Amino acid sequence: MAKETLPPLRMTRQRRAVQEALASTSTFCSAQDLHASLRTEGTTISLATVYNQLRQMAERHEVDLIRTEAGEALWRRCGAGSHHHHLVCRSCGQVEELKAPVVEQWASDVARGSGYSELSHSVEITGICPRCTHG
Amino acid sequence: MAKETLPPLRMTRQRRAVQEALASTSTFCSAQDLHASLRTEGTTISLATVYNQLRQMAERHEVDLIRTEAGEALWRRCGAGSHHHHLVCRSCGQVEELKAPVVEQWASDVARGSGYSELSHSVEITGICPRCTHG
DNA sequence: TTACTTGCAAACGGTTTGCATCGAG
DNA sequence: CTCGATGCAAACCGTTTGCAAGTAA
Repeated sequence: MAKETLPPLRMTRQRRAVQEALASTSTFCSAQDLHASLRTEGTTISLATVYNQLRQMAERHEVDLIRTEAGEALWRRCGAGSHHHHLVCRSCGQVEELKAPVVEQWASDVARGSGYSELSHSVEITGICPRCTHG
Repeated sequence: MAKETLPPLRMTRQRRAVQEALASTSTFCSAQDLHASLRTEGTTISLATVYNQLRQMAERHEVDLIRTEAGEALWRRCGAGSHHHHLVCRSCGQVEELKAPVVEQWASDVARGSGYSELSHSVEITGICPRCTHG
């Protein structure tokens, strides 16, 4: 398996700001939201740079990427290096990471039975979290 | 549960063409691809109309909608009215519908344990199909 | 005849890029 | 000093919309 070589990264003020913003929350947010909140808290950074950073971090698997129904990209720091899935609140964006050995087992059964190669799977559960339901 | 009332539809030449194109293939394709192949086979139809039809059909659950990694929407006729998931070839777009009672069970366990309401889930497996692997 | 549908082109919204400038190493 | 990173604005690209003309019912 060819391992892709990624170019070195320079630690800029902007890069650090994006990392800290992502580290400080556990919810998925869009590049635009992230940009807006960075500006609000006084960081000067361009939208293009936010996108650049997120793309780089995604390549390095430092962030998770999901897509809204509308096709918008949402990012979130990757909780663990390990494989997991998400339970996302459609109302507030709160996320819980899920371990699902049963699903992994099923996916690998499908892999074995299908003749497909290079399989990967994505599993997302969305709903309305208790707080939003009762709020 | 409020049931949405959908307006009546008129059967136009263009609508029939889209339906037939979708009926004739089992692979996911983009609105643009669909438009291109309709034009190629001589049907005069605008891209806007293709999008309109696909949106209406999606509202009526007559087509499945998935998103590529790039955020592009892909549609496919809905095999059964029943709930199912997909095994999609990343190379040729060929699709197999999967039944996964184990996964349904897991999802409903998560639902019960999480306190979330209105849960829905999506499960997609992607890979390279045997033909593309050996081709 | 009525009002839904079409088709064009323009608008839209998220994302990417070209390029001059900045700044980490 | 060098070369990657930044920021602006313009480009991109998939998708939606406004509106005049067409057409199913």
